[in-house]
Amino acid sequence: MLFFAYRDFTSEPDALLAGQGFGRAHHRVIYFVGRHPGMTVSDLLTILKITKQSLARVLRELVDQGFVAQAPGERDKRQRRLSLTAKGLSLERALTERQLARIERAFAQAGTDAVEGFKRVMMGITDDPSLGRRNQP
Amino acid sequence: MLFFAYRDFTSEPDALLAGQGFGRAHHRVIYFVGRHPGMTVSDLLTILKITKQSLARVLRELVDQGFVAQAPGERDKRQRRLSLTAKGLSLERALTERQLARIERAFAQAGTDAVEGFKRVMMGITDDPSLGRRNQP
DNA sequence: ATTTTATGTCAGTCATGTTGACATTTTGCC
DNA sequence: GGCAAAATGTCAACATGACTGACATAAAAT
Repeated sequence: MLFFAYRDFTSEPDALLAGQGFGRAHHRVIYFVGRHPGMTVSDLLTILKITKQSLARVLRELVDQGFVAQAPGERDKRQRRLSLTAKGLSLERALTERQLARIERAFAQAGTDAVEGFKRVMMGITDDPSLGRRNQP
Repeated sequence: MLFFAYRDFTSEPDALLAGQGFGRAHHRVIYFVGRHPGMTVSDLLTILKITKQSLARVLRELVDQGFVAQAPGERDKRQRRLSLTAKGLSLERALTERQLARIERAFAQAGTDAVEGFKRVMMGITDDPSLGRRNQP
């Protein structure tokens, strides 16, 4: 079930991104940066659990093409605080829109109690759910 | 949540498979062939939604190394009816064991009603859930 | 002053997907 | 009986997104 749900959940954004020359990895970055504006590169690495070399490639493309903005941290100037540009935000909305529609449809069909149960189980499956709802620093 | 759950759900088997020189794609084949013994190549293609060239590579490795057996169909001799060998079954159990433990833990924590809700929502997210519980022909 | 941290970069590799083209065997239909 | 369609295979080239390993730089912390 997880395989099917995940496969179909990602298929629409994947198709949309392919047109832009982007892939699923770009979507993840856009999504999480959109959710947590001001996050640093290492925050992103912790969430995605990939290597910095892998992240660097997609992040560079997103920054070069003006989807993601970066600014040095105020207290710590080594950090790159990441955020979406207007262009990035617009893409984020286009991508999330499809997925949101899918989730809302599923939630509506299943009912409120089902949604509550769904969330509880999903949290239980995840190793450390606290990493999922990470604090903005 | 789907991203985190899927990532963690696959991480343990991935690690186990890496030792054998296999990957997640091999796991999928082993899983579905184990669930539906006697399925054909095109059944598998329909479920996985990948190209036959992609499937051919992993399937060949699994057959060559004696994890998957194949036999011509009785009525239709063009078909390859796939099944797990003893070796394949043993690997399948080792892989599924970890995932089952994870799911059982999550289910136990969340409670019976939550599980019911979880399943309803997951079905709603999937495009065509009927493809998920495919009939043995 | 030195170490640690946050980040970047180059280079090579691997797993898994893709497209396109063509071959073989078997089935099914006219 | 003959021929199209179906089930499957194979070769080749390519893209994406992950990986390891090694080294570099600037800022912070000790």
